[in-house]
Amino acid sequence: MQRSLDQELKTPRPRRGSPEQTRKRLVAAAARLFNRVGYHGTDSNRIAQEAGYSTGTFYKHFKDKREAFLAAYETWVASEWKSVGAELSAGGTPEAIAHRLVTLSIDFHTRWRGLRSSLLELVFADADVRRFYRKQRRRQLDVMAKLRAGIGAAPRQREDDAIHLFTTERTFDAIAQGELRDLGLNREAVIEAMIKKVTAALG
Amino acid sequence: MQRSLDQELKTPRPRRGSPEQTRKRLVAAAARLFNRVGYHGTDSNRIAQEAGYSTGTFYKHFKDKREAFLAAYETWVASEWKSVGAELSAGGTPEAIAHRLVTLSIDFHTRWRGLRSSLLELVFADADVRRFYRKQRRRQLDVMAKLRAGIGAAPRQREDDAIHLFTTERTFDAIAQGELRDLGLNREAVIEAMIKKVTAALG
Amino acid sequence: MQRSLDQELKTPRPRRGSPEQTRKRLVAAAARLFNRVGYHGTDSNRIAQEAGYSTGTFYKHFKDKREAFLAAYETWVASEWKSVGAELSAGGTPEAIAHRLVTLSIDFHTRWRGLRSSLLELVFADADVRRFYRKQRRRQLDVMAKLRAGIGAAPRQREDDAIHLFTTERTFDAIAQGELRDLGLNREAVIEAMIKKVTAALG
Amino acid sequence: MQRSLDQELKTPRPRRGSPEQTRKRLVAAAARLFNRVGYHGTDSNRIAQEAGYSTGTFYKHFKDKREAFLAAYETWVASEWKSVGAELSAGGTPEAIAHRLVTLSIDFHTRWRGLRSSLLELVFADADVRRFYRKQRRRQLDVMAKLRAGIGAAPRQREDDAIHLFTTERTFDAIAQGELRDLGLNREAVIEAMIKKVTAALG
DNA sequence: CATGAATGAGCCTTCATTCAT
DNA sequence: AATGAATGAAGGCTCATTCAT
Repeated sequence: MQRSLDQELKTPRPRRGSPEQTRKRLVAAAARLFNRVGYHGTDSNRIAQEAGYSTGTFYKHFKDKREAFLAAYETWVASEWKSVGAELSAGGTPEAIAHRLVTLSIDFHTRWRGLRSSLLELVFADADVRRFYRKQRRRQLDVMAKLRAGIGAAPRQREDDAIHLFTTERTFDAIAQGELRDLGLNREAVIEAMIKKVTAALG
Repeated sequence: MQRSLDQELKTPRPRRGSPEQTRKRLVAAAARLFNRVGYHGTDSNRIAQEAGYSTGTFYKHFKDKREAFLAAYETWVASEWKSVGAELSAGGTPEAIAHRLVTLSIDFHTRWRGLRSSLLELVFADADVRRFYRKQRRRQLDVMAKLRAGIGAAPRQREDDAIHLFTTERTFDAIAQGELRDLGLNREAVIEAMIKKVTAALG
Repeated sequence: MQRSLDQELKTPRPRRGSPEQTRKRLVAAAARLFNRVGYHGTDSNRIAQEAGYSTGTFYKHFKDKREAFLAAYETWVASEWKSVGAELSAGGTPEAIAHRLVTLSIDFHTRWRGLRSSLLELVFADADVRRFYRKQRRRQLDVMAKLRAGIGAAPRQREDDAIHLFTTERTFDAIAQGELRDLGLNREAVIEAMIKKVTAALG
Repeated sequence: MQRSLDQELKTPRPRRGSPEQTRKRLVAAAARLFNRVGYHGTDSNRIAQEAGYSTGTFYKHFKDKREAFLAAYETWVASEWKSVGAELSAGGTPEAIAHRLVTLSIDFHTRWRGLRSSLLELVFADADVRRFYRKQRRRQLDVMAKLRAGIGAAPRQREDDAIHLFTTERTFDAIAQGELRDLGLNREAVIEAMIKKVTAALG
């Protein structure tokens, strides 16, 4: 999973590798930093350094900081889709699948909570980020529609799916950001409720 | 200068006003700008200017930009609570109340969608903002608990209330940010669903 | 608010006194602050506040911050001269007088070490301060010349007197600033040496 | 002399130079400005400009203005020590050495009188500057002790050495600042006296 | 005499980005 | 492909000073 994102791309002295490797390392470093200190808290020079490259190299691969953020976001999204796809096709009862999906999502939201915080601001401030964000949502809705069609479930409204997605996304964020803990709420109960919702959504 | 041009269209020049009036104007200008261009897109000098004051006046009233954001956020929250309180006590059927509350909330989320975007990032990045944000959530949960207790409704879990709040908040944000529109979803249907949810939550 | 609490303990609420009283209080507050945090570390508004007056009052009594410094410096110098004069005319053996003078000077230098530090920089940067500083030196030299003439001592050179003054002034500063302590030197031995020098200078 | 410090680093515009050269140039410019208009009269952007660089470059080399001052001070001190060392080992009668040392010191104090004025204030206000200043003094005392030990002179007290240093330092400052001139004192006589003192201190 | 709100020039510092090597 | 020195616009904040009341 994200292991591959983080670990293998750390900083074992690059110095002249393929452009793809370099870019990957930069994106990984960017993701790490954006996630840790937020988009505005991240210094683009620092990204290069963290990846083991020099300032200039960063700008050889990205037009600007925004583009690096977008790339980091894309990578993260891709790995999430991949994981979700794997869980969906791994089979099992709807409850089992739902359980795995919820666990997976909470993991992602937690691991990337910093990036997500920045994301939500950039969705407002930056058209490109917004466009990409919308694209993911559309994709999610499509997958949900297809899933239910596959099972021959009642043709639920796309609107309901959207609300479902809003609910889970926001709840997972709350869990990831420690909001439940801060409010003294029972994390397990909330997760249980989410699993039920996802189970229902699956069929 | 351009000053006179800009100012001409503004509110009546201050000039040796009361600190409260000045602060109010500054907070209002801050809220306006934070909402329009986000926290990071706003510069403190501009806030002062927008309020009709000079740089220094801003810092007479706020320790730093962060504090001005917090003040703007507080003001907004207070006005929302006031409105919500008014709707709740205005009476009517649960459906009618729910309808008004949803309309009201969407209005607030729309009007302050920029501020909200910055807020969510600052909740991650700034402990004070986070604290205040949590406080509001706690207050919301308390009100919900009391509401249902008053009607003698089933003692729903605080966790369910939280999920309800996450759902509505996130959905209203989506509406405010134009996410439904961008995805070709039916805004009215979603609103209808929200009203149902709120109605249920009220009793 | 807590302001009044703080203020209550400050200077005893002047509010319309004679201009002389007001000025005196301002000068005293200025001296205190300059001495504590240095000329550049002192905020003119703070001086007024510390004296129990408002910003404007400060500028009613001084053209600018520099002038307040000069006034504080003058006051201090005057009180030092007064004390020195008293010691000189109090009589006793030259050794006794010297001992009292040295003690007195160290006390002054210690009490006003912050002011003195600022002074030495302002003597360089500000012509007025420099002029006043020179005037004091001239006065010191005159007194020394007269003293020795009075006793019929050898007509020592004014240049030697100047060197003597440089020596004692700098040494007292070192003591006041903790330089001896920091260097592990014996304070008493140094003071003893100074007393000898002053005794010699007296006759 | 400082010639090499100042001049050699002047005109030839930089352009992708070595960090050492850049830093040297910046330190030289900083020293020049601090010396001319004092620490507080100098703005960091101006230093960069004066050195032929842009604002940012300054902060690549120094954490803040304070650090640049410290660097300038260190450079100056180092060059003074070097010169003093050269004079001491150049040989000659004690009188000759003393004469050269005094001339040298007056030259240094004159050339750097502005820096010295700021220094004395910063020694009070800034712990780092104070620490460095103390270190120099300790070094001076050590050298003096060693000198006399080498000649087998009477084991004079370290305290006496300190007083000697205070005297010469302050007197050279007075000469550098034009105090003698302003007071109508005979500069040559004072210098003569200093030479005698230094001669005595040397053996 | 006194107030204190308001001013605004100016300083320090950061950081995204460029470009010569 | 990579480097890293250099850039400089921009922005946060301070503080001496003014002036309307």
